[in-house]
Amino acid sequence: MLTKAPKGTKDILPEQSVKWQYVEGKFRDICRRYGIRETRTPVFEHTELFRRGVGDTTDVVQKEMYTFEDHAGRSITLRPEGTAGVARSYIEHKVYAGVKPEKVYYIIPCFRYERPQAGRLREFHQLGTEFFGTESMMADAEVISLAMDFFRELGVNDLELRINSIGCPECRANYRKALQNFLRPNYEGLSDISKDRFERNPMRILDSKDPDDQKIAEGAPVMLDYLCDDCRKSFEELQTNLNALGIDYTIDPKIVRGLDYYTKTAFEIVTNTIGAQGTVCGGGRYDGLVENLGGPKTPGIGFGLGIERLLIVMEACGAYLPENPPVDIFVAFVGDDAKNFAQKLAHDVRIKGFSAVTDIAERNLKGQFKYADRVNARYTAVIGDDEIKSGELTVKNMITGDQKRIRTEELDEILKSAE
RNA sequence: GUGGGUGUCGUCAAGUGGUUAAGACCCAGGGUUGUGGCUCCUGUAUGCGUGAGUUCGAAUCUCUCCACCCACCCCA
Repeated sequence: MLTKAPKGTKDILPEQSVKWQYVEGKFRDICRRYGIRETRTPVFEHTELFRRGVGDTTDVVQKEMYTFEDHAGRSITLRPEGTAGVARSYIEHKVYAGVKPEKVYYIIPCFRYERPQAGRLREFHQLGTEFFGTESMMADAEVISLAMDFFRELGVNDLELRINSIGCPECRANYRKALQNFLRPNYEGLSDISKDRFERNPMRILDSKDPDDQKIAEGAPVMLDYLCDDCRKSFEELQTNLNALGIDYTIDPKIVRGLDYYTKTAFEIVTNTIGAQGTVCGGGRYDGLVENLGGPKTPGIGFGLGIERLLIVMEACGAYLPENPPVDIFVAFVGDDAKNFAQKLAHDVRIKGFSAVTDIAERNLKGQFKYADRVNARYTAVIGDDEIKSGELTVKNMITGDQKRIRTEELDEILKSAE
C-alpha cells in the first residue's frame, strides 16, 4: 500500500518522460507558430467554479470530482478539466480589457474520480488551447487546424475529425422539445439509462448502444435541422473555412459533448486504434461560459487533448518517439590519480555545453565501458597514468569502435563533429 | 455505480497436492589488476497478492479480502 501509487495514477519514469517532453515540446512549438502563449492556473479551484462552469448536472461534477474542505472550511476541488480555470483567470485579471482575441495554451494534470481502464486515469494530463473574444468561425477553424497540425507533425495519421453544431441555448431548447416529442410515444420501450436521460439530456439517447434504444431513435430529428439562422450560418462558415484549409472532416450529429458550457461548434478527433477510449481530442465553442462565471459577455473556443491517449495512439501507429537520449562523452579512468582528472574533465565538457557522464560508482574499466554503453555514450575517453603523463586522452568512438590518442584541446572538435 | 478477467523473482514465465519452486531476460561480480555491445562462469524468490480452511503434506483444492487489467456509463 505504502509503496503503491494510488489507483488511477501513474508514475512517469525517465524512459517515459523523454517521450512526454518530446510531445509537449512539439505542442509548445506549434503554439508559438500560431502566436499562442502559455497560461498556468492552479491545480485546485473553488468547487463552485466547476459547478457553475462545467455544469451542475454533468457526470463530471455530480460524481467525478475530487472535492475536499481545506483547513479554513473552503470547498476546494482538484480541476477535472482545463477550461473553467482558464476562464476564471481570464475574468479575474480583466484580460478582456486588453487585446482581443486572447489566445492561450496549457499543459496540465486533471483529476476525475472514475474507474480506470485503457486510456482513462484518475490523474490524467491534458494539453489544450483556449481563444477568448472572437465569434468568428475563423477562430474555430484555426483551433481545429492547430490540433490537426499537431497530430500530423507527430506522425499520427488515420485520425478522423468529426464536427457538429449543438447550437445556442435558444435553438437547443427547441430541439430538445422536438426530440422529446419524438421519443415520448416509445418512452416505455427505452432502457433505464435512456429513461433517465429523457429529462436530463435527451440528446444522449441518440448514441445509446442499446439495440432497442437505437430502434426507437431511428429517424429522430437531428439537431442540425433545428439550428437558428445564426447558428446555421456559423456552421456553414466553419465548413467553408475548413475546406479552405484543406482539412477533411465528417459531420457527426451525435457529438454532444458532456460539459454544459459548449455552444455551436463541437468537434472530436477520434481513432479506432486504441480500444474503447477513441476520443483523443475534444473541443468546441463556449460562448456563454465567461458571462456565466460573472465576466463580460465573451465568446470562447478551445480544445483539450489527452496526453496519455495521444501516446497510446502514437505507439499503436508506429509514430516516432524518442528513447534513451545519447550522452556526448563518457569519461572512463584507471587509477586514483586519473579519478579526479576524469571528474574535472567531465565538468569542463559540461561547462562547454556537451553532455558528459563519468563513473561515480567506483567500477573497474570493463564495468565503466559497460556503463558507457548503457548510457548510450557516443564517445568514451580513457584516462590512466599514461595519459596523465603525456597530457593526452584516449578517445574511442563507441559506434565505429575506432580509438585514438588526442590532445585534450582537440576534444572540442570531436564532440562538435558528432552533432 | 455495474459487469468480466488476472494475480509465482525487477520483467516475461514453467509448474494443476508430495522432499531443496524450472527457464529466459535484466542487474551485479568475475574469466581479461587498461576497453562496451558477442561469449563463458558465478550470484540474486525462506516464497508463489492477503487471511483463513481442507490435508500427514498446498503455488497447486475451498472461501474471504485486496490489488491490477478490461468493458459499460461518461469523457481526454
